[in-house]
Amino acid sequence: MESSGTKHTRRSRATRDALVAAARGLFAERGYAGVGTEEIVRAAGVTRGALYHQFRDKTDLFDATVQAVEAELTGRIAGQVMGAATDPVLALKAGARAFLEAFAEPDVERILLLDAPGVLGWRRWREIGQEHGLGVISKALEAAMASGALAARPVAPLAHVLLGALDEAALMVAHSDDPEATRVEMAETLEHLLDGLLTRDGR
Amino acid sequence: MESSGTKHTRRSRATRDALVAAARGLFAERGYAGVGTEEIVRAAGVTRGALYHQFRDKTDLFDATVQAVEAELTGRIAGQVMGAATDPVLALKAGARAFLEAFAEPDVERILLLDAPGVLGWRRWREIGQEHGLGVISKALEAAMASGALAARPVAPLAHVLLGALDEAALMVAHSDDPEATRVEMAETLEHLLDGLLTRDGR
DNA sequence: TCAAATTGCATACAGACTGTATGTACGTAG
DNA sequence: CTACGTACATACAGTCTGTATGCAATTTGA
Repeated sequence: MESSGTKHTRRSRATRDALVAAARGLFAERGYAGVGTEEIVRAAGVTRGALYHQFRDKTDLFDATVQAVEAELTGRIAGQVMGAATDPVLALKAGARAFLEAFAEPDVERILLLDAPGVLGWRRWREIGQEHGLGVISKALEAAMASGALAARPVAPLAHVLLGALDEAALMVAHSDDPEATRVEMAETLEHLLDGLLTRDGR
Repeated sequence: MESSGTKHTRRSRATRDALVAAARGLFAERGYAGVGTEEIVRAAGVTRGALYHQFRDKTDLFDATVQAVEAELTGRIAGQVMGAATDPVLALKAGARAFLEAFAEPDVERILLLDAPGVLGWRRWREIGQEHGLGVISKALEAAMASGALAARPVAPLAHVLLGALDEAALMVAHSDDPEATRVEMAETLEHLLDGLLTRDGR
């Protein structure tokens, strides 16, 4: 099997990937506004011409970077959650813990949580999250409601609100002087929050 | 009573206020990165020289703007919350509704929720929020715990997580096609979340 | 198979924006 | 009244983004 596509498209994909990879590292380290396009292309081994051929502008490259981080992240989390998915409530809690671990990493924190909303705008930010983290939460909530463990309620607003809580918890972990202790503390807080959503006879 | 201070300090305060006011309007409309310092000083009726005399750099002006928005906001909310403050749980719920109304406004949304984390960094962002919104929530939670209505738990992590939920809810309201309906829906979702935190015999 | 068109990218350039350095008028203190 | 400090204006240098142009490699189609 050959790497799919014509020689042109293969070259294109290679440059795109190199640019996104370089951008990811630099954006994670110093933020979207803190790193110029020149430095990105140098790290990727191409020129600015290649960047502006592949992407409309700098925010378009950032958009692709956000998608890449989200995709990798969701893949990792989905694995951990599906592992313990016999009980939908346990799956929710496991998911929360997995989120907490993953989102505390520097590139996830800086790119997804701090810069993305301002650079891409909330709408686009959540649009990307919809197919990833937000989608996972929504499905988990629906499953838990279907099983009767969670009181039936509109899923979308609850999923958003919980994601907001998770994001903030991750930021606390990321900036803590003692991340390990904080992670445990935040996980307990989140479980407490989830327990409150259970139907009373369900516990 | 005369406007306090010497003539110099009075002039200084006037320019600072004019700059912050102008910045607030423009940042709210087009975001921190979307408006240059030249436009701000023109709107404020001064020159860039004045800006860089009063503030270290553009982010320093933004910092002051964030503080101004937070301060005004908290004042408004505190009033509404203290009004219904006989029952600490009712106070919490009233506070949540007040937040939801206030944070849906365009300048609060764009400045406080979208741009501030990325521009100022999470640490500074929450540092400012500590003396305002976050502080209000913490006090309300402590009161509710003291009254026995809420299970006793570490306050700080819970306050952060709830603030994250509130922020996300406000963003949903701000971007909804039908803000009124969404506000009601989000308020109910938040109350549901808060109800889950009540001690069982408390309801 | 060879010319024409397209793709991918490099280079050069124009505009905008931030922060700084320098100059000046007004207040204030001794 | 003199000497200094404060508040501000203007001019400038450096940097960064996005665009226009040119060129080489590849693909198309006749």
